[in-house]
Amino acid sequence: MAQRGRRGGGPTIYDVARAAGVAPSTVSRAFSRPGRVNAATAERVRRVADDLGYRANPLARALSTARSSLIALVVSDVANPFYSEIVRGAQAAATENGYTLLLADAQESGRVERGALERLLPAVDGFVLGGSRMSDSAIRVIAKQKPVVVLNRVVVDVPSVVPDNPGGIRRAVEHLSGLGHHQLTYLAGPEASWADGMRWRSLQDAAADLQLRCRRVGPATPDVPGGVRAAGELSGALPTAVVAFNDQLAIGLVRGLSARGVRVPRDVSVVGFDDIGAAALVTPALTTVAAPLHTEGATATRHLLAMVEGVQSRTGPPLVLPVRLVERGSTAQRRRNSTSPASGTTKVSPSARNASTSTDAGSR
Amino acid sequence: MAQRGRRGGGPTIYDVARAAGVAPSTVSRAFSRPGRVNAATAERVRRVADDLGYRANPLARALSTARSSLIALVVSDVANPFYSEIVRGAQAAATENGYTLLLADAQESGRVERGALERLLPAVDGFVLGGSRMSDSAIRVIAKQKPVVVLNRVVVDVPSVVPDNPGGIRRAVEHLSGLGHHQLTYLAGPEASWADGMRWRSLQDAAADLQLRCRRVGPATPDVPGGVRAAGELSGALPTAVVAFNDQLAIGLVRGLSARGVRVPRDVSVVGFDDIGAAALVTPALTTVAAPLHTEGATATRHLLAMVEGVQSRTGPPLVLPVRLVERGSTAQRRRNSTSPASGTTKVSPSARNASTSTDAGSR
DNA sequence: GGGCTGGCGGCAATCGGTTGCCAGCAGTTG
DNA sequence: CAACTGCTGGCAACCGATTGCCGCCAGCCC
Repeated sequence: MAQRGRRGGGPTIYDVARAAGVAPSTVSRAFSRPGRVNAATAERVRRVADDLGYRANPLARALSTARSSLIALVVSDVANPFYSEIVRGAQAAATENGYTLLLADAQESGRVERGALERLLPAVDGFVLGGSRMSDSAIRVIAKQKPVVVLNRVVVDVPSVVPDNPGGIRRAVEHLSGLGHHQLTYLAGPEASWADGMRWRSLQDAAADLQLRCRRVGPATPDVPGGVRAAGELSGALPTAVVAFNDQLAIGLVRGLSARGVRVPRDVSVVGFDDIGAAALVTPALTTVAAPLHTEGATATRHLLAMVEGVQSRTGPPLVLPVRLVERGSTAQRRRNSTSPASGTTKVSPSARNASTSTDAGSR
Repeated sequence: MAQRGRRGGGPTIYDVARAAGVAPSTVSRAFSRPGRVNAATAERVRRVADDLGYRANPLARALSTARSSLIALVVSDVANPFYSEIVRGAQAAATENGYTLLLADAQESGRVERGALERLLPAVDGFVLGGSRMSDSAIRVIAKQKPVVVLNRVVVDVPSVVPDNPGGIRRAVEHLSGLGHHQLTYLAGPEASWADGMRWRSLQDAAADLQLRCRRVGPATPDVPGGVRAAGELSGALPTAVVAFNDQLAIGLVRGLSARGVRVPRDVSVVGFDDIGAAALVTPALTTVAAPLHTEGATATRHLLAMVEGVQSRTGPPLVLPVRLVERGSTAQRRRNSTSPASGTTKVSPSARNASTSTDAGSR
């Protein structure tokens, strides 16, 4: 267990230099400036270094170059499966470029997040903020000091990467409309969430275009229990189709509904968002808008690295990543709602408006 | 976007020293050796530092103290939900002690893991190895250079933290035995897994004690698809009760079985291990041995920090953490197997047993 | 042969803290 | 009053790399 050497580390460039009979600067250059030293010398140095098991101390290097080759990915909750693939993507992009990814957990708290950021600030080359709980201005403060890319959110003047929320929602709405639903309920996530606002607005737009009506319930905490609770809220006036802010909420909703004897998708169709791993595992498997989680993480990271390496920091428009709808078992053809007698009403009764659109809906 | 100052960082102790009219060493001591400087001076320094927004550069500190206050948690796959709670626990224990947790992904490869370890070695104060894919001796090599704690595995001469595998398995076996099952099938995980060997051995022991017979199938890759495939393997000679190496495998098995028309728990009872979040979400909800994932992460981390701070590195026996059985919907009273005519072959005539306990089943 | 050029290696400063050692000073004691 | 002690603050040497600048030497040209 004895740590080798007086201090923590192994041999230094000084040890290598002595053993190779050269100056420390030569050793340094043999590694960092390949062409700068004579090939033969470099080779000898490298061999000696190898023998000694020399490994450059990244801390020392960071101190003099002001580059640590460390970047931090800050997520609102490490245990949230939503981040799993994002982390993987970021990890991959980081290592592929010779950087080490440091993962920090904000524990769903802006305060904690801020603390972590401050602590990390001098030690990393930049940040990817996934689902930040901080205010736009707080984010900009950080972005003034180190390169920052935000994920799943748009902050003015800070580069961001987001999934195509409007497109995804539209796809979901079209799908439900195609199944004969003409009223949609949106189960909202946290009010503070940028994505939630975006999705609700997109849902309204898409619904309007397709002449569907929509309402909104919530907000709910965006996890499974939150969805279960929401089932209670809904059971008063049962909708035929629900689009949930995210998959956890959708999964919880399905469970809550089932517990109340409501069958999914027979009585209610449910669509989630994100396509986390569990979405395919639950019963019925969840129809959901698949966000390219892995790609999001990788893209944001590559973007960050470009900022870290290039000096320029052009802040273009947000990078929007395409999504697709994954149709699984939680959505189905609308049946007349058990609560309403629902004889051949669709066209005529509630309003002329309904009538005019049901043909639309039917045609696709 | 302009990074303040010539270099990445903000003000240094030198700036603070000048502004406060003291020497840099005094500034340093005002922070790190509270009693060492006059209280009034310290206060003044601290105020000036505050005004300037001074923040100690952890890299510089690390360089001279050979302590980075960074510890790494290396997991075999960041996206594996098994690690979610472990990471959280570790994160909590680390921050609570003023350390920063760095999470590294081994991508299921001993080679990648080794690479990450080597790269991190000079930069961190120690490692927690969760589910290492490396050999015992490779781990010992690392442990010679920096403090290491291994999780879910026992390596001679290296401190380790493990769940009570034998206890958990015994609890599961007793549960199944109590439900009338008298033959158990163990669905094995990776052969290289220490935990897998442990669990299989424990199963044999427990089965022997309770006079049950047991067999083993697999190995399977310990994920959901692996479990689905295993269902095919099993369907030839359908068992009445299966204990899977972990929850993912169990979940996959249930899905695979269902796809083949086998009903769980009516035809086959399935027990998992770990109690990952998804275990409660699937249908039927999974009966499983709940490992104290959060506590494991926290305990291992605290253990590591003790090693980092205290000089001594006594390697006691592995730390074993208690587990408990969570009974959910995937296990039930044994019924006569549909493949066997099942007249009164076994001890009591299954029907009689069924009758006696079906009240039990009904009650939950 | 003198002067120039280019290649190569070394010196020493620097990054931002930490810390051993010393010096000044006040207060105490004999 | 001299000597001693304890409290404070400063000086300067690190930690382990990187890098600007300089000097040496060989080769080349005129």
